[in-house]
Amino acid sequence: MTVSLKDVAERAGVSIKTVSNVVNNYRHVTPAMRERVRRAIDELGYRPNLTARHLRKGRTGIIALAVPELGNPYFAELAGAVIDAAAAHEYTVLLDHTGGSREREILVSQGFRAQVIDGLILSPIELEAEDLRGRDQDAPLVLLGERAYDLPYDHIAIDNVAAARTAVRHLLGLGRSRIAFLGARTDRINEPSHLRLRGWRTELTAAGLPAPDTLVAPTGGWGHADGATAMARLLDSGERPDAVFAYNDLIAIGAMRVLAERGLRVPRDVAVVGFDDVTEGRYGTVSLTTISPDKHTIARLAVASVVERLRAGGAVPEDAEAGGGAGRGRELRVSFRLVERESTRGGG
Amino acid sequence: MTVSLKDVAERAGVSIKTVSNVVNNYRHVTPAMRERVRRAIDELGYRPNLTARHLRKGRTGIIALAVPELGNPYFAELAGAVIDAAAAHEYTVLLDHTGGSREREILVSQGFRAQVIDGLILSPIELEAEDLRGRDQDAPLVLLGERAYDLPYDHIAIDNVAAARTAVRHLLGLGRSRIAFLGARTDRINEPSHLRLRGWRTELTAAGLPAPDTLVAPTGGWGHADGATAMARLLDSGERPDAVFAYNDLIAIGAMRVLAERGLRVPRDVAVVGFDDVTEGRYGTVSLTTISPDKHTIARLAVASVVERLRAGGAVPEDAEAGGGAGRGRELRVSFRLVERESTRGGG
DNA sequence: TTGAAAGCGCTAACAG
DNA sequence: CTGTTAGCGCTTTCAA
Repeated sequence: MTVSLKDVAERAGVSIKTVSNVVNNYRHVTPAMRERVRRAIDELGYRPNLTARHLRKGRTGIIALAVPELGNPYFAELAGAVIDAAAAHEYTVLLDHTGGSREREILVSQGFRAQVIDGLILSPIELEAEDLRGRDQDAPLVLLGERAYDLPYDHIAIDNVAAARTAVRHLLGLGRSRIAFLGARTDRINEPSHLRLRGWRTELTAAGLPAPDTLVAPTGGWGHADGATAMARLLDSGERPDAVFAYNDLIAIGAMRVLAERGLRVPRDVAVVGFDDVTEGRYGTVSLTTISPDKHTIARLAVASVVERLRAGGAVPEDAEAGGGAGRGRELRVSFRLVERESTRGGG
Repeated sequence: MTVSLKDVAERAGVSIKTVSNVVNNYRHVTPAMRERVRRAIDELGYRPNLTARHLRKGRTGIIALAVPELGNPYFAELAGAVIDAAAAHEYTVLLDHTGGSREREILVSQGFRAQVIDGLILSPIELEAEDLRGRDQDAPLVLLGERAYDLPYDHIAIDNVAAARTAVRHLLGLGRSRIAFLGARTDRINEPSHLRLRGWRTELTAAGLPAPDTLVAPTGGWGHADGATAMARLLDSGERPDAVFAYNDLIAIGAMRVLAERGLRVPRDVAVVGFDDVTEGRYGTVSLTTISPDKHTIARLAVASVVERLRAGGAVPEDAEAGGGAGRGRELRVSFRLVERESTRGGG
């Protein structure tokens, strides 16, 4: 069935090694020889067996990307960018989703599906530092997103506090003063929305404004529905914010929907700023002002980090300590920008 | 570094075979023996090397899913469903995107990244039957989506003509008669939007209405921007449709945006129906009526098809012909339903 | 019920 | 420049 090196070797009347040399483009092969082998390869339709190659080399050429939820376009778009970035290094991407649950995140980080992978890019939500401390995988791990741990793994993210402050400052600059925050998660100590919430609070305080908890609306998740629910609850509580800063675009869009239902106009009555810059935000009836992280750079850096460590034999590039978990992790900051659209500037 | 079967065997003082038996849960192993081996495994932290196992068994446990574009939430949501469906069979999913280009689709179908995969689920756009005819891969292939080929591969899709007719009938039932179709692709013979366009035409004709080409707006792609552009062009041409049936939700949403900009109200002036039922459609200022394909069933059937053929040694299950490409492909129809929302029913 | 040994397809020393 | 050989970690006859 399968054509192996051996078959090609026999056909060409040379040794296996020679065929291997040709396949791997080694120098020091006579053009004639090379040609002869090439022909045999074509005739037999030989294709190298990557599994075997990788068993031998100890690498598979596959890196895994685990995100909370593919249904969130931010992660879908990011995944696309990672696939492309990986392809540039001749790596293939295995995609997994965790639903943002700690259990699944631990499983993934421990190599649940990972015995076949060379490295892992993980975007955690509920994962705690301790969950990673005992990690005995030699596959390099790179962490993405808001959560930061003091652990020997590279961490790639935008400056979430600064980004949140930028968003709030924009709103303040528009003359808004009762700015709500949608999308806090208060169910655990190291809450994921931590930094953006802090940015919101800090900027308000810096402006001499109060940042009351009554303006903070927690959500159970990060989808449209969660934003809608949170917005409705906030309104029902009697609050009358003149602006909303949402944890992400989906929450913002869900909130805008409720605002419209209640007869509040965006941005006239309530200005709205999201986070992520998903395509969807550009095409609503009222397009969404948002914080736009540089997804492509995030993807590129994440893949580069994995590839670097792989080349270094699993060590952190900077210092030469051994093992995928040794050394200090780097904090890689990616740029972001505020994209102003109708939800803060519009005629509505 | 890595702990192998051999290490465990030595530690437990038994042969490799015995350890293997324990790991693979074979019967005929004394409980005592099993216990002894288990302990050695735990002590050493042994984890089976899948690459080696798969080299031996000729399977990798990975199936690939190739979609046009992850940025389109339909495919992102579908990908999530496929990952889950595959997990139920203990398969992992390798994700790739083709951008809908024929070249990339051919590459993928020929196993561009596929030497590591056991099977492939492909959602083609531009691929032609001839591109698949010479496929010499033994990895089972399953095709998804609107394009149908008379080839020995299972094809899973909803009845696109019937779905389109359902959408148009709904619009007709609302008293609309000038129903535009947005999202035709006219740049190739076997155009991807073929079936939905045909459904539109057929239903109009059946109702005794004209289906003029002037009401058909081609698009270059399938995103929001394409829908917006097409809608604008249609309006600029002087057409005044009282309803729009779009190739997909993204196009519909892009169109609604333009409609709003032009001061046309949905659904009062123009009713809109999309296709795909992406989450986004539920949360616009005007929620979108759409055709909702059963994504989970599509995912489940696709994975099941691959797994079946794999079990059958690559043959099409029904008949016993050999080879991944032998036999007739099955046409698997998945159900869909019309979800009525504000873009056709609403108060707007 | 368990052990010994062959070999999946490939790469990498080491010879020649 | 090319051939021989060992072995990656595992499963699987075949014996014991």
